[in-house]
Amino acid sequence: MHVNFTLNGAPEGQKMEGGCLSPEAVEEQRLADGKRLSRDPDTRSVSLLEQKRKVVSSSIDVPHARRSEEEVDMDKVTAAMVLTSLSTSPLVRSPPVKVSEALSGSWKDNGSAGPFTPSSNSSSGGYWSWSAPSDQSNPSTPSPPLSADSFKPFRVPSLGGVGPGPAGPEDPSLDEQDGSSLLFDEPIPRKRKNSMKVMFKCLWKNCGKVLSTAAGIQRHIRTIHLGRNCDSDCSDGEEDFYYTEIKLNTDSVAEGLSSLSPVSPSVLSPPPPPPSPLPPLGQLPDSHRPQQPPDTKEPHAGGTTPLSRSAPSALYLIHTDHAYQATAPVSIPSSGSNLAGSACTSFTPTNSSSFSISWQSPPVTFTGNTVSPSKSQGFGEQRSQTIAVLSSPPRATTALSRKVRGEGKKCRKVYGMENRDMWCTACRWKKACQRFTD
DNA sequence: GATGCCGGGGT
DNA sequence: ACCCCGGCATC
Repeated sequence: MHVNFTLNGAPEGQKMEGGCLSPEAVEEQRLADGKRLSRDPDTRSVSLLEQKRKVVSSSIDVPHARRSEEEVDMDKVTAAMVLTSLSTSPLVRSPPVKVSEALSGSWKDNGSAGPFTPSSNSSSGGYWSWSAPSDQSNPSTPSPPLSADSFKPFRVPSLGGVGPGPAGPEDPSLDEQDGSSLLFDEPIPRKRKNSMKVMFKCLWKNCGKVLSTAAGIQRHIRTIHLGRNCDSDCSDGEEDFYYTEIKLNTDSVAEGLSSLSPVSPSVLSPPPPPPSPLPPLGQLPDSHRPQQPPDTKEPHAGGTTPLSRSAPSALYLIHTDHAYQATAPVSIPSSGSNLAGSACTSFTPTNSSSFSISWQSPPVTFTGNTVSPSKSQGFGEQRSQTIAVLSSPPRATTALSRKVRGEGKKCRKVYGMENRDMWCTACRWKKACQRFTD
């Protein structure tokens, strides 16, 4: 989408707007240079290169400006997750959940408590309200993911010069990889791009402010809540305790909203039940709470009505993605032709979209079938255990749908091995015999 | 072990 | 699309 946009070369100014990034000085300088650029052929080609680079890195989710150490750490984590999940659908943005955990616990558990908590709970309350209440014009006021993506590349050319500039420390390979592919105009079929965004939510009582940068939120807290006017250098770090990080996958969010929204209520109702409105654990090591103990719930309570409901959906979607890949192919046919499987009985109630089916089915069929996988055992697929488990129920379907050995004689029996050339082709190919069908 | 056939790889 | 084969389930 915006790839084209950038490629078509929108006026420089626009792009600058999109990226409200840090090096404002550089920005200004560039603006000033802009006039020259438009005339000078050399610099022009340079700008072309830049544009390409923009496109390149915009296809990858790169956490933007980082200003604090924590943020850097977060970036690392994010990058790691992105890397690990790159091989599959980029949608996959599974939080740091260990496979074993995913296996042992039920889905619900994973969704509601345990390793998931940091991102799912705390965030759910607020991060949809990032367009919400307070807005002192902040330089780092939440900007749509697009711009976040698009402005990042800017740093590269401006900071590192033209060449294969030093990409972000955490994702050099990615950037380069994409860069080359794009520069060479290789039509590598990339999967959907990643777009993970890290936001920072103010946990202060009655304030759900969400900003896109740690610095921003820190400043917000410092000035608004702590009543300090001094710069960040005189801060004692107390602000850290009043905000939490929120990771959100804009892609899955978008999808979750668009494709799932009609069904989402039903889909979501099962998982959310974690009745205890868990307070945001945040990333803070000891989970310091703001000093308004009884009101801890308030911050998210603010945004916890309809929107926050959908927030988990994104997260679940994230976590499910593998499951989606594994189950979807099965669940779709199940609603179509191959209803032979008995396992499908659990599906019957839902005639709706295949997505909801694939999502809901696991918890249902799951418990019973996983243990008796006469089939899933045999299938011994080498996918991750999670997938194996998740997909086992559907596999049972395939197992049942597998042709029971035919009663009648087959080519092999009839003609024997020595007359193999007389077999039907299917038999020759070890496929289901076409000549002597049952 | 023989047989039937699915899933998948190679061309 | 054709061809082949590994491997599993069943006989």
